[in-house]
Amino acid sequence: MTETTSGRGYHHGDLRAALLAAARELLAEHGIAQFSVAALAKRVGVSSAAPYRHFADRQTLLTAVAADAADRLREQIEAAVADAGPDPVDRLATAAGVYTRLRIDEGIGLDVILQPGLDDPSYTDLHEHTRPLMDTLMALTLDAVGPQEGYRRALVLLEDVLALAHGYSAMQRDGAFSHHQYTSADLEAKSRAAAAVLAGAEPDPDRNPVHL
Amino acid sequence: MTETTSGRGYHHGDLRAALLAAARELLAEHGIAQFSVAALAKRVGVSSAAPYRHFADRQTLLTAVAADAADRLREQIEAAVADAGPDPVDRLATAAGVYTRLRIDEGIGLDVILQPGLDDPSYTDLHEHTRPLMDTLMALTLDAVGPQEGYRRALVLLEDVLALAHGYSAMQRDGAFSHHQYTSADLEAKSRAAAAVLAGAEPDPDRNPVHL
DNA sequence: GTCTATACCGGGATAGAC
DNA sequence: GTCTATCCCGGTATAGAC
Repeated sequence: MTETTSGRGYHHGDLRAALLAAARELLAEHGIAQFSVAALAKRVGVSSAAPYRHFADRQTLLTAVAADAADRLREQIEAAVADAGPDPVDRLATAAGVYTRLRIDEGIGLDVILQPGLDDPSYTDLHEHTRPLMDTLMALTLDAVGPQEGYRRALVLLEDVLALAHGYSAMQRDGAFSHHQYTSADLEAKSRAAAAVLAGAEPDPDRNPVHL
Repeated sequence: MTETTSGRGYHHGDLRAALLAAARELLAEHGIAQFSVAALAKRVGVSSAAPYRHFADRQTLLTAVAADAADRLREQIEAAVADAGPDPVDRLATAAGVYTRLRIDEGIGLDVILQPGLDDPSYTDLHEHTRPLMDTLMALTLDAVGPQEGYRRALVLLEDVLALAHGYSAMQRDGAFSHHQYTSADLEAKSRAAAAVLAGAEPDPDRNPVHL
């Protein structure tokens, strides 16, 4: 339980919020694998010890980052979907595009939100942020497959769409497109178009999730 | 230009080859972002200085790893495709599945092969390994789209398929599937099935590559 | 609430012994 | 051809001053 730090301070009114904002920049640039508390402190302009006044340790900080990321991702998807047309395939594809762009521009993705080690029961406050995100994604997917199709087809499709959207952002971060110099908007468009193909295809009755 | 080390030595007949093999294990476990020469040396059972007898520095070693990875990926794809049926969509989908499985099990992927900084002209020996891989993938994709379709559709489809295959492996590595406990064979199947959907769908005449 | 200073660790890389 | 020893750097985390 980190202190809330809503009062005014010396260098910052709210260092905690400043750290979370800077964390998004760091994640966008280097990914969670290279994330360091020291680099975060340097970016905010405080000493390397300062973050430990607000977060017990690195893992606690990353948990707060994950909760923040889940909220932002859900909000941005819901906003974009609200502007999309009524076609349910198009709405799911829009969400895929937003995922790809946000992961590139703000480092916000499932790797941050579902970090290994963050799935155990002790992180219930985090789960209160991740569950609404997953509910939103599942609702969009169920609409896209149509009411006569079941959860099984929706689960498979959601995995496919997320793998695609995650993959486009990962290839950008991994430098696989370095000679193309795609922008995040380019990749959002690619991700969206490909997701529409996946979601629009006729269901294959032989395909089931590997696990229920 | 690293020395070839084909002669017999003290601890190993061929430390260079042993290092490349162990690098695949490390990459499979932790990804290239966490790769360290020291951990590699420890795994092989030599001192942390020993690798520097065979590779000038970390970057040179990773370049050799990349060339090795490109060869293995191409070989495994060609072998799997040879066993696949004649349907060109199925052949491309098979390649996607192999990519996903190899990246999970051996850490071999585009992030290793196309590392940022390895695209400049000085790495011509590496390019002699990457080009045949890309040629193989492009040929499979051109077959899948059919002769009447052009390169543009094939380029888009290949990006989509690679993003999907890369994405499934990335989500596994990033822990996004940790509660499912999928095996690499499970994810190979998912990747293959979804790639078949992408490749089998009717082409959308409005879709072009963002850049030629 | 943030600072400086410090302990400790792991990784990159070099020097020189064997 | 590999070893030990060493240096430098950056990251995690704590202690104590202001």
